[in-house]
Amino acid sequence: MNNKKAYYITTPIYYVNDVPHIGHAYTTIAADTMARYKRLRGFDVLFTTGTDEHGQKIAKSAENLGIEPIELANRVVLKFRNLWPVLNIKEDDFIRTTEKRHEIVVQKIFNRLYEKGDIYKGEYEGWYCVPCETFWPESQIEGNKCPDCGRPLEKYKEESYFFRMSQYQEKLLQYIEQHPDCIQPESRKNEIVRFIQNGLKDQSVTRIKSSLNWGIDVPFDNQHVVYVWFDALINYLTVAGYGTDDRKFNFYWPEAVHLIGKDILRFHTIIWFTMLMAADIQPPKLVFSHGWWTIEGEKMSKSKGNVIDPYQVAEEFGPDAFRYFLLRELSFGQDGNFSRQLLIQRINYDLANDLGNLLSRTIAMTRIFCQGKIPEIQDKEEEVDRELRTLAGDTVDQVIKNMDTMAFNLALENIWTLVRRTNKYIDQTEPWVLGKDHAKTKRLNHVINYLAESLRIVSILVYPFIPMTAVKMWSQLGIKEEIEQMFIPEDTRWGKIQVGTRVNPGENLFPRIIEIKESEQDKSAQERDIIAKQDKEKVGTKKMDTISIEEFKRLDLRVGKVLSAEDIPGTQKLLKLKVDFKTEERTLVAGIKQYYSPESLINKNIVVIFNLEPATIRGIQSQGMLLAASDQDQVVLLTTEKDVDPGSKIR
RNA sequence: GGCGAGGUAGCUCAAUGGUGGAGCAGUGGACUCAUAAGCCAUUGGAUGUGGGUUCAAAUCCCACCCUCGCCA
Repeated sequence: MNNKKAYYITTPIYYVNDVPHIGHAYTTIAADTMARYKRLRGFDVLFTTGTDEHGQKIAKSAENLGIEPIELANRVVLKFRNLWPVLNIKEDDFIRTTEKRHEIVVQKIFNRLYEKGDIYKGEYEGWYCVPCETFWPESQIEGNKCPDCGRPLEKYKEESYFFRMSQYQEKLLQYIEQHPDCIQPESRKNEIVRFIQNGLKDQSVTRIKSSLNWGIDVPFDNQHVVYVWFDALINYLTVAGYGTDDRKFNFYWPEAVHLIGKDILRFHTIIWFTMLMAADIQPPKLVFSHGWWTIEGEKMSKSKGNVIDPYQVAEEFGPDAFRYFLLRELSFGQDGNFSRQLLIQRINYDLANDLGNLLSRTIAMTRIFCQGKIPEIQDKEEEVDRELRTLAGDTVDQVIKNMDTMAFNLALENIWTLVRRTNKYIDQTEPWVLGKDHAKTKRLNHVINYLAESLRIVSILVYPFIPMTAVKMWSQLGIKEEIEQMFIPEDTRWGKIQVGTRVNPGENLFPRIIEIKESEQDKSAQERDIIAKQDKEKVGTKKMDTISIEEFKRLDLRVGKVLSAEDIPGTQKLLKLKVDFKTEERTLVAGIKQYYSPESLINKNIVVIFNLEPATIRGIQSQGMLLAASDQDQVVLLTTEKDVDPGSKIR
């Protein structure tokens, strides 16, 4: 390989009976963030995810659809696979349990345990719901009733191979005791330990083909297929190169970290650890179980219809905002609540106000006061400068400390302390005052340099969390290097910004999100009535309605240049205009025929409501409305006082 | 029923036995580089209830109430 240290991180492989939801997105975003972070720390990272495609539910769903199970899997797998790029997730490998490479490894492990005597043939007793055609394990049923339909269950017996898990009870307890950090969070580990102490039973690991044939064949008995967990868990070995690439496997496997949801912790510790022990493979270094998301305070469920579609969130708010929210909102391991309001608050306060605006004002001041170039430092550091520089150093230390324990939220908090401190630094140093006094140019240069430097460091630190944004920041700062080639802490040391490079003013990183009804929804109908009544009493009925700045900002007003104008025959007032907005050309219908001739309008700048709902007038779609002032006698077009570029925004 | 975690500002959460903090929300202010953003100041608390240990308890102990998790 190389002389880098290894890091191997996995998500569970997702069952293709379901489409991706927020839970899948969360685990995978967390894993991606960790992978990116470890790369910045100089690790050689293997980050894998994939899909679990065998088993009864898939077979049944496929049957209901009248297709082969593999066809169903092929369909659903795309919904996962295609989601990851949308969320800025870049896995190194994507494994499907239906791949040949996986089948080989599963059979190899199965053989190995069988030869060792850890797998034996026996008889499985369980329960069967005839109407549902479903087998239920003892652990899932209560009082002989089908968990699905509630009808009585029938007892059934079936030949099955068993894994001698009971033999490993003491060995497993001992292992966990000797590796106290291998299961986190701690409270989850304690639950697992208690569970093991209560006794382990041998585990059925195959199904007879007459009841289920959608699975990997037992290598020496073609009447049986390997059952769910035995199959699925082994994916972590397959992708790491077990049995096919020993160098790769020996390099990555000792550093394996499994990120999982709390619902599958037992499988990932008890069954998985003992399976590995039986196969003489070291258990993974860490299994980290994270919490679940509620949706607007309620448990997520299909029947409630409150399932969050990650594609939709990414589409509406952007992948980085989604990533930031999920990782910032709660401590990894605890449950959290996803709500639209909270998401918007995070976007507005943290991403737009603090970070986006900081970059925006820094770039603007570099442009205005320093000819758009990162200035040189020419004078001594003052106390405020030292504070900022010191905090940046401390922030890097804190982020490292917190990321190493998967405390994503704390790491983000650390970074935002620096972001806020940098905003404060601007107010303390007042560059706009320095800019008015030529004697203070050196000081001004120092301040602008420090601002850019702080943002450079922030960019690297936020990169694992919001990679696309970090790249944008990097580009606006005019930095030429590739951000993913940076190292923490080497490149986050103060003073590495290159002097003289030109900044590239760009779009706002995160536009503020304004939802008009937001504040209204908080108030009950009754409260609203009272407020409305009070408003009326206060100002009487003649009151002119006021709107908030937010409401005004919903208007997208732009300057357009009239390219052509023509009469719409048979109308008294209407002209049809073609207007240039730089990004596009639009057709407008305007009621100004009585006051302006078509020729007189050409090349005029006009003011247009750009985001007005289009309306069809006389069969012509009008995409916007031009503004004009009117008194009793005339209608006068609004235009610009000087010529400006078409498409310029008006605020 | 057993075991465990927790209950702190309006909300989300911090606080080695030593003057209870942060973010958001609220209120007031100065400023203009910036996305009406940012900055400064400030209101707000029987730390679930009752008892105990201690010079001193959010923190340790006991009981009770409530919430959540794992198990049965």
